[in-house]
Amino acid sequence: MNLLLKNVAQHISLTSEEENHLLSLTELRRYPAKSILLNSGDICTHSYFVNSGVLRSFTINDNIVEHVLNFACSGWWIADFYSLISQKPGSLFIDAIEDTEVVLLSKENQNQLYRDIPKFERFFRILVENSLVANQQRIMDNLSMTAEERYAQFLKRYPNLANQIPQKHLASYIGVTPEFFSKMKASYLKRL
Amino acid sequence: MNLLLKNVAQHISLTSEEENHLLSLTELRRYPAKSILLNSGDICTHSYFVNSGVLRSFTINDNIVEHVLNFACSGWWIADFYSLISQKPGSLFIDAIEDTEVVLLSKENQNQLYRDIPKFERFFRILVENSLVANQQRIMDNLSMTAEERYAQFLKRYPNLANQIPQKHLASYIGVTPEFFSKMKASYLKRL
DNA sequence: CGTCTATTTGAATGTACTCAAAAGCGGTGG
DNA sequence: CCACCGCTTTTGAGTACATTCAAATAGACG
Repeated sequence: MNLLLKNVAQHISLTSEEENHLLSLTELRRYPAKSILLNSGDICTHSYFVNSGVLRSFTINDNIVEHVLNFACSGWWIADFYSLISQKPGSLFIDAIEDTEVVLLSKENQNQLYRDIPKFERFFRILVENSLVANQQRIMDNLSMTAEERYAQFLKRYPNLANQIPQKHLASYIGVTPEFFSKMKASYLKRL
Repeated sequence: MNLLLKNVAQHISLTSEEENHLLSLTELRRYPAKSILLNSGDICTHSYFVNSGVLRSFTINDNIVEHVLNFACSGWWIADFYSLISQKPGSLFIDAIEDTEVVLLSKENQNQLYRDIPKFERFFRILVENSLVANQQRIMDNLSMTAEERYAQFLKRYPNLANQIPQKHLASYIGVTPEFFSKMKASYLKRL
């Protein structure tokens, strides 16, 4: 079954006409590994729903250092929310870590969806609520945990993801340098 | 004018009947400074909208160390979102930093509102979206900035709030110990 | 096979923490 | 109105966690 429809069905129920309408407002696209879906400075015009593969959102600061905000693997949504909402230039890049198949939903079509099928207000509200909770949890983890504890937490929360992404990206998400991550992981594994 | 209605009017427009209906589903309450609105381990049953004063959400870990997730001053909403959404026991405390006047909206009444006035799906979606953007920004700040830069950022973003809250709470929000915050602030101010 | 990037390892450094103690500040009661 | 108490903030010394820079090793891909 279509993964997007399954995702939607978790929170609201649609008639098959409504399902078709949703699909008619989306676009399927494939991105090869390392391709860039969104550039920093651009206005984010779409939400991306991942069918397969892995995406990642991140910024680059002055020193050419990347900072990973989020990963999105199959069944997850990703976007530069700030830019998508405000329609101002954002600071995030989004790229594909692996070959990735994505469902695109443009901002206009999302608004169309709100008008045509008001239930989608609820759907996206719930989606954003869950995302907010996850982000708040991450903030608390950053405040209260050492890098090693955050690493253990990540492994517990996203057991499959750690194998799908280069270690340096995980280091960045956790909030440490790749060098330190390597040492920390070695001493962590030795203690198990 | 009623601050809550003003807040709602920023995102959706209500008839005066709808405004009255909203108000009828809320409750006004005053909390003296240092009183606790929500305890860790409890299920969060209400959202809180601050009319005046300042609230704060935080956790306490094993070592009796507090970690501040959020402040809410007049015109802001606060809750333990995880608990409110899941209706499971949460980990957050919410307390009053000053004497605070709050509008309470229970989860049931919020759901009632969704049924009676579907526009509120949109209102709370927008509210949560903005909150999500702010939280993502905070995560990126934590990943890419030193404590001093985060302090400067806080002063810029919430210029009035820094004077309303004890310094130790600001230290916790920024993510450093009160001792380090004190030293950092001293050296920061000396350099201005 | 060679090149490019990712990961590991090491040494020196810096940022932030812990523990301890002193100084400042606000509220309350005498 | 002042003195005391409790809590917050400051200051200092020693320590730990994490970074930087440099170089070696390992992996991936054409």
